[in-house]
Amino acid sequence: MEGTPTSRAERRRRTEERILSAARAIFAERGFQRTTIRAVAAAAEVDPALVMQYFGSKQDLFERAVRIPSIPPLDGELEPVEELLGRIGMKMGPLPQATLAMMRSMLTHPDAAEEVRGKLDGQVAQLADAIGSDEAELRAALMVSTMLGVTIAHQLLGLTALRDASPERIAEALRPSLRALADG
Amino acid sequence: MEGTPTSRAERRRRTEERILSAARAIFAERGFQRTTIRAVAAAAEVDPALVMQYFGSKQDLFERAVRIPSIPPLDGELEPVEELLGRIGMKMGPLPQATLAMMRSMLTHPDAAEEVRGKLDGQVAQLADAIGSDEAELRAALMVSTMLGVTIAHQLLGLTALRDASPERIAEALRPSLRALADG
DNA sequence: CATTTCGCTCAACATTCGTTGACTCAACGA
DNA sequence: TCGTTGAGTCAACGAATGTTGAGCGAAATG
Repeated sequence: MEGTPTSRAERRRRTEERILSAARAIFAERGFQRTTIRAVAAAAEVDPALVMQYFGSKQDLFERAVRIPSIPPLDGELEPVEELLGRIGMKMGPLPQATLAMMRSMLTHPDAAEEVRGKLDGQVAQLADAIGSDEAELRAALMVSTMLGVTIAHQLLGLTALRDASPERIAEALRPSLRALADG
Repeated sequence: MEGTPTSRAERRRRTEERILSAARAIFAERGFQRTTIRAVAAAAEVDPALVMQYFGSKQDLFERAVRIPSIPPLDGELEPVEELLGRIGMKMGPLPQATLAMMRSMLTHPDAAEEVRGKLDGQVAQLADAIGSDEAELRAALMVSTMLGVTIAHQLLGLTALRDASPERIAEALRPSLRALADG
């Protein structure tokens, strides 16, 4: 019907997205080291060489694939605690694959570690600025660390007590704790 | 002086310990995948083949090296919250290498993940039993997750806000948060 | 239609790594 | 002293992996 179903630019775009999607999924599931170009290629139904041709190297593929849709800054309309709690899943669905891939790799891939540390440091700065009482930076860091720990335990490790808890219940139970940190 | 400084049993014991020590250090620094038998052998000043001869396989070496000096059960003499806080560094020094190695690997090595999940589930059960009010298990899981997150952010990621904070300050700032979770 | 462009595949290379088997040499027991 | 044991080394294999270059065939271009 509409134009050639397979123009060159279109094919290229689609294959590239197929590779990126497959890469995100596998990076998220296995982390950087254990993800092989061959596995990504197979999942994308493509030759391994093509992945290299498109992205240059495994490292570059990783960077392109897990480029996190940068954490939106606190918009200040909500209270910081609620803003944070919202992020545990009340408003947004499950974490994007890119984020999971990044988290999965952050303990064993130096670049991922650096990236995550930077992102978290940014969040800490914002939060500290928002709550701004005594020892704000330390307490903000603990709030962020708490979110990190809960997310890891819930999404990556699958603690049995958290596995079947709904994000809402988790957020609810977590609220007093975060508030205690925010208020001081 | 005392016997031959190099009896057979003695030499064996020492070399084995030297390998295990090197393995712990490198596993803790790089995680399971990125740790090579060759690197461990080099650090222990030994031939790679000897490592295999002693421990059979990389996986076996890992299991032997990171066998955590099993987390002591809550002894019930202290309040659970204080007990947990104590573990962040007030009483004990820095975490043992074995624990760090386990944590470093838990997101990318299925066996390590399984092990850690088991250990944490155990802690959750104990804590839930100790605090035992409404939704105890969920809240206990969140307490454990918080400790996990803070430890990761502090020891493995090195969040700048936490890097130079003393364990005492961290524990102090964290107390109200954990208490909020424990009391409900 | 002829020619060029380029998405894509095939086969291979170089390296790294876990693992193995033959061998060396000092400690040990008779 | 002599044969045995066992700690430790050396060289190599086999598999996996990131990466590369030549080539094929269809789409674009004139």
